[in-house]
Amino acid sequence: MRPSVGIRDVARHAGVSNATVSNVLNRPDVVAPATRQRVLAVIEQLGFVRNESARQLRAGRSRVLAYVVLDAANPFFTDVARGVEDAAREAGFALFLCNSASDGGREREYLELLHEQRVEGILITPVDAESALLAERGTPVVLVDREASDGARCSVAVDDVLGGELAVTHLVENGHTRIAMIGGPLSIQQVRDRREGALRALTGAGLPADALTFLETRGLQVAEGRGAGERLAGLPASRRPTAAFCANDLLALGLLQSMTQQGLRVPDDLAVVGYDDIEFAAAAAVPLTSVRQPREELGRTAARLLLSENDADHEHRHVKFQPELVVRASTAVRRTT
Amino acid sequence: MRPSVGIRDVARHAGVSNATVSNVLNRPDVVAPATRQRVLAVIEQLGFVRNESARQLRAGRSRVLAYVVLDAANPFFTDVARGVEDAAREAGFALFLCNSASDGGREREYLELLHEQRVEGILITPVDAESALLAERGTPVVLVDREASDGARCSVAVDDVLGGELAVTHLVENGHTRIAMIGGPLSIQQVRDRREGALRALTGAGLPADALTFLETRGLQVAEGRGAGERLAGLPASRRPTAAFCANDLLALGLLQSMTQQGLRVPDDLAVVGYDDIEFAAAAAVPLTSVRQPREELGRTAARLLLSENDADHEHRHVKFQPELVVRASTAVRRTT
DNA sequence: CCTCGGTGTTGAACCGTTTCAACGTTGAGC
DNA sequence: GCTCAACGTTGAAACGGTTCAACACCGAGG
Repeated sequence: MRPSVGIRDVARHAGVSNATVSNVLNRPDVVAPATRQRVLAVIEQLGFVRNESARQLRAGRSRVLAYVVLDAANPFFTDVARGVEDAAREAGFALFLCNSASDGGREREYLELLHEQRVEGILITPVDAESALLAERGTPVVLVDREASDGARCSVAVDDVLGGELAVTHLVENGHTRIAMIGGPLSIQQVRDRREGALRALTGAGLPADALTFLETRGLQVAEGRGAGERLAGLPASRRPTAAFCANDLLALGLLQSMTQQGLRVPDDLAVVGYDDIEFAAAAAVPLTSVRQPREELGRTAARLLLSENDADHEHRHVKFQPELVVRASTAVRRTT
Repeated sequence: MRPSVGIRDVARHAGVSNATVSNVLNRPDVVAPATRQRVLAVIEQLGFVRNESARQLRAGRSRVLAYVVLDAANPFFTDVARGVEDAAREAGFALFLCNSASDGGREREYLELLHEQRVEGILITPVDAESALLAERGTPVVLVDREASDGARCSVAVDDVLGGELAVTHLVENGHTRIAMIGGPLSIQQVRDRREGALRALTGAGLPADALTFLETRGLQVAEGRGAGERLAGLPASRRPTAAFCANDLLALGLLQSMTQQGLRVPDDLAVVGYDDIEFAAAAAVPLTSVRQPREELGRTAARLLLSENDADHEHRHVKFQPELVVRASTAVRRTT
């Protein structure tokens, strides 16, 4: 079988021309039923598998979209990906997932490969701002969970400033005045935006900006959250923040774990707010208050935008969704005064 | 830019032949430095992007592997995928992730597409046994976390029977004699194997086989675990199992959640053992006892096996790893006698 | 009987690369 | 000065499909 069977072999065995075989594959209605059956039988018998490279080379179009995801291990992104895939399938496209794992180099390599593959379109949650500015290379690109700074492409995002504001406003209303924000690196737009929202909440409530201590992490994974937890627990209780706002749920879960390990109680010793409201947030040791984003809708919208990119009258749009606070036990009020 | 620039355009602008441009791209060392520089400059200037379809069509080889994953939302698989990707990158390959989402139809579509794309190799955790028997289509396939029934391809798996045995033996040693196993559908080989191990543990301990109640679920997601929890909680305490062995951690987490909601305590009212030991298991409401599998190594090994598939002396192998029990609070001993 | 429209089929060009035998040039060795 | 190997470059033939104008055939209508 290795000397792979091509369309010509099928044609010969079925006693028709290449063109007819191609028609059977692509426009079955145009070929006489009897011929069609015969060709299909031969295809089956010979185990013919169409060569997509050749097809795409000539036909010019591809049948796949790709989503270059920031961290495949973060359930937030797999939920977004599900939305993307739903919309893609609906339109007859397959989805390839690529994991940049927060690594700019990998991201570049994947983008390069995808451009070379001439996929129909690329969705990407970029590692940082610079990479988002990648030059136009002929394949449409839509930013997911990031806002495009220029008008050169579509983007679908959630209002992260508002999200940060919701989270910290909630903490302030619960009486906290020493709050830590945990997240990083600051090269990530979201982290900056959420911090900005946090600060806005403080000033809105008449608190000084230094009521917020920013603990920068090297990434947004569970392990980094644990690390931050150790740093917090190391502080004398008098100076320790009474609440923490984490830039995502993974950090919050890590933080939670390390709190328990160090013998500190949530929410009594430290109230915790996460971000994303992933499924595991509700199942955590202490169910997590979190800022919910419309994950699947984010993905669906992005995919639809991407697919509309070839319309004659396409205009680049920047969609922005609203986040929503989901309150759970991790921020239950401290004192019933 | 849409009238895409090809290798000929580059050649013309640089005053060389197509062949030389191709050489610059593929064998830079063979072309004179001056020429190389000039060509590279033109490539940059014209924004040329190599057409991978054409390249692959002619060259015959691809630079990508694909992993068709059973459930991208299950952290277990994303961890395996990380291992796959590490090994793939090491060998100079990119990895495309495809999510079958436990749907046989999707799985088939992806496989078809990947075969047509002529990727270098396919890794797959198949939906069920039948689909695992897919005919040889020219592209090497390795089964991940499944054992190949025939000798027609490589597979990398973990001893699920042993895993089930470890889990239930642990429960029996803790004094449980009414145990539920939660998992499904039974068309999934793993679920069957883990149940078999569970039964073996019982008989090994001299308990009757009906000490194990099997609760079949429709899938292995958190929501199914919650559902099973409601079924359990509905039973009168006298007949309710005192321990549950879940076919994976997602189910266990769902179960945990619903226990808390229904006012039952873990492990006092119900001890819980999960499977996979995903990162979230340790961060759960009650840290989860779980059966750990070497996730990343599973992926790495599978990828290496796949890449060795083209070696002249390749023989199909079936690698099997050993699982390991990780004990945590969810199975703390019930009574200190 | 001739014309005409419709239906099915086909030959050949084409997509954009890679590959390889063959070519011209150059410089070293004798 | 001649030979020869090494080097850099190139023309043209693939690769395996799709596409389209053109063709053969047939039955209906005038």
